[in-house]
Amino acid sequence: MQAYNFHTESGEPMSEPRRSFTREDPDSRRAALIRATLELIAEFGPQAATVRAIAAEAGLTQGMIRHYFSTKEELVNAAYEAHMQAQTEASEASAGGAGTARARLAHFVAGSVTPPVADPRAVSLWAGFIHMIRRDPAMHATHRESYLRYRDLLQGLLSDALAESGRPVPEAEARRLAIACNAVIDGLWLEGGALPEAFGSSELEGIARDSVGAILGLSLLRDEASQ
Amino acid sequence: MQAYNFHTESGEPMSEPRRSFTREDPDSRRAALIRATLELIAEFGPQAATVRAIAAEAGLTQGMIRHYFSTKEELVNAAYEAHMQAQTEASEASAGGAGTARARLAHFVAGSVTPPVADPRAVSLWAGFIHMIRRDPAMHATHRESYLRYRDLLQGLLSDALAESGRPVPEAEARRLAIACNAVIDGLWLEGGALPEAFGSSELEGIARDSVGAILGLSLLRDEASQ
DNA sequence: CCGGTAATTATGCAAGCGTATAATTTCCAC
DNA sequence: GTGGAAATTATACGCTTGCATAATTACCGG
Repeated sequence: MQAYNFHTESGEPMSEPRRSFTREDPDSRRAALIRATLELIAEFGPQAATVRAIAAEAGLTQGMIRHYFSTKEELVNAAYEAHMQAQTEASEASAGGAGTARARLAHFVAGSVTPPVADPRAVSLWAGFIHMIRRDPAMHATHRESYLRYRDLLQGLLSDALAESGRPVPEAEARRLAIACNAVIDGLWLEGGALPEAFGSSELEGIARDSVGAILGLSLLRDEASQ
Repeated sequence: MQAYNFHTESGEPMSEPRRSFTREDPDSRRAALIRATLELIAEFGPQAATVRAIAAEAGLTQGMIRHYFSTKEELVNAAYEAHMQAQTEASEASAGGAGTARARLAHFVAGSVTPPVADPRAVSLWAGFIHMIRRDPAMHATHRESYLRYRDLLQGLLSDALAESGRPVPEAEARRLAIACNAVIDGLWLEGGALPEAFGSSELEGIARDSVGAILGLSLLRDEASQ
């Protein structure tokens, strides 16, 4: 390291100009720090997300972390919140297409077990936050809210799809089905992320479609999923 | 801390006897260190598993880690291997009962989504190892082997259960079904561990039974699972 | 164009980290 | 009993960590 510590040939330290900088708006600085934090946690784990590493990854100096966040923990919390919000928005966009409820469900399921949602980085990132989620009440609440929102989305989709095919289900049953379908999706997401080389490229997508279909008693067709 | 640093009333350090000890056999010492390592990673994450914390949790001094393992990393690897081996043995014991294949399958599935297999500690422990699994080839190999062994066990059980009910399936199809059932189980394991308060006490067990049943086209009865 | 203010960089600090080594204690062979 | 080897404790070292503060630079309003 020490990319900015120049020395003379004799080894003596040489006075060296400070790195130049430009002032940027606070939001983009915060975003850069959050992005760097998520990148490091996903790729190398929470241990690697030190203030110095985060600053380097963001192309800044470590003082910026304390300038924009009162503590490193606060930055990590902000990063978690930003990540969960992005995920939720992506899910809702993925569920919001046109077509029959069955087609929207198929599309939603397929999107949840293929990149970029399902990939080793995403699983690693999730795992990196688990311990903090268990201990920090605020992070636990964010996690809970995000999970339930995703599951409710799924429950709405499958309720509509079942009603559409003439087999409406009461809400309690829809809840159970949503938990089950969510489990299939999460399980495939997990396995694809933790052991990607063990599966063919679109194998998990097909298995997800068939399994959710079997649980619901619907057939989710391939071409419906990919539209 | 400093439980063994006595001082006089005036605050001066007082020469103090070393803590007494007994010599124990190397295996039990190694086991104690491994147990302490797993406990800390599960409960507080890898960051909390420092040599000092591990030694304290094991009731030893930190020199023992270097005495029984050449490095802390080696201890962590040994702990991971020991954990995975224990899990594999538990799975195989759970699958090895008597009765029809369908009953054994039901029992196996139920055991995988209820404590002690499914609980927040287990999920945390798994999450704590993920990043090392991704980067350390030896740990990756252990993970892969353990996962495939579990899945093969499940595949054997469901193959037998299907054959038993007059609907044998080719191996390629059995593999797909095993991946799917494994996903349901893992997903419920994950959700139950990450958000335990969101589910009723035996709710996940029932959902697992019904979902695996739906995927396989078998009905797995409650009393079959609990025998 | 220039002075002031806030953003940014650079440096310092105490605490904790993993590892190395010295000092002490246990316990078995004889 | 009593050495003596090995297990165990205690301490020290260099490095990294998160956080604090001092020094510098960019940019805006006049």
